[in-house]
Amino acid sequence: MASLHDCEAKNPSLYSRKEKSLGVLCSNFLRLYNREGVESIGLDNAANQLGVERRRIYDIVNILESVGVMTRRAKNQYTWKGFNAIPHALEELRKQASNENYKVSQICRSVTVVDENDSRGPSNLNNSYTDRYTKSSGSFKSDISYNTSYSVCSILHWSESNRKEKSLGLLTQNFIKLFISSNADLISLETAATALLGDVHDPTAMRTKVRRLYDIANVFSSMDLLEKTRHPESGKPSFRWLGLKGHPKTKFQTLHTSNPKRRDFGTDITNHGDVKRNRTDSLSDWSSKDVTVAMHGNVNNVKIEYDENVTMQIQPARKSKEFVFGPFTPATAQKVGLSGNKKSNRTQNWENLADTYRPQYRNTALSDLFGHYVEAWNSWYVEADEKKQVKPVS
DNA sequence: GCCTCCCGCCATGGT
DNA sequence: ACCATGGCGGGAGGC
Repeated sequence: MASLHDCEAKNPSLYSRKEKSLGVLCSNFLRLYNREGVESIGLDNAANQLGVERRRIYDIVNILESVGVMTRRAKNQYTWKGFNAIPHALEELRKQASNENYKVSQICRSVTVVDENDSRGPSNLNNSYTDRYTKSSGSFKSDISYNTSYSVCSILHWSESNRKEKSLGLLTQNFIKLFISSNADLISLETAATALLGDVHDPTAMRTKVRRLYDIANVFSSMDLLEKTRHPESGKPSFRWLGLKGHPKTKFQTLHTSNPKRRDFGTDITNHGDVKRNRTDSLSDWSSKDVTVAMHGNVNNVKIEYDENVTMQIQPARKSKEFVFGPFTPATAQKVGLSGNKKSNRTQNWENLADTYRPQYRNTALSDLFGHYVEAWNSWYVEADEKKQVKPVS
């Protein structure tokens, strides 16, 4: 990617690392494929649509595959299963963890109550990802120790004697098992890495493991399966497994639209052209904090819900300088100044948005999608206006 | 200065 | 041999 570096060299200020994160890429990936009618995904197509290297697609795909969202069909071809497949995948992981972690669970139980539904018998695993890789490997050791600072009562680790056992997908599954097989509420990546590495005390291996866990955590955070927070005592960054709790049911079958918890940054669905956008390119004064609208839907069936508790994907930044467009960032996005508007004007501005703001997307799928949303927006507004009679927008 | 994690090199494995 | 896959860690952005 010489052009990438050339571009950066010429105009380093245009580079934004955040816009290229795996989490954002995952969100965009889901936006492209997590909708009705999608059955098959070609990796080349995905890379082209998203404007990223194939290598990055592999990262996303491996993680998604490990939780059942997609399955490999052939070289370059994957079958889209969707978020609906996650519960089953998690249940399988839970069973696996339950079996593999039998002794550990017993120890944990003596300390504090863990899941009482542990299945004890041999699980009839039907995990395609595990099957694809090493059904028998990942041999589970169970060194028991305690890490009081992070409430991880067990140190679990899997042997990683060969390449496959070090795969990102298996690491992902083991990472999940770490949460569901222990009673830990918060786990830091360092603790997780230590647990997953077991008796390997190599600082280099540790750093590598933590890097991979960051990758996984970012993807899961973008899917609302994981939540980044800080440990109340140590203040260290830690993660909380949300699993399905993080998902209102509506989110499963729809486009992923918002995640107030995750880092919010550049979310242009493509990265075409390797053009590094200056953060100021995506700066906007849009203030949507009082607009509480949730968009759910897909190209065929766009539905917009009026929901006071869900903020639309066009999020206000935590700080103004961090603000970026939402997931439907148009290629030609211009600054739209709404920040100074009073609440009474805000609704009006939103109403006008679809008409005044007609971006040209670089990719046609997105363009179509935006068209649908504009249409849906108009109908929503009528509906919202009606509701306003009963319950004014606060 | 530490945390975070993008990026792409290159080893491995499949055909 | 060629190509798809993906482990890995250097090093730089971000805070």
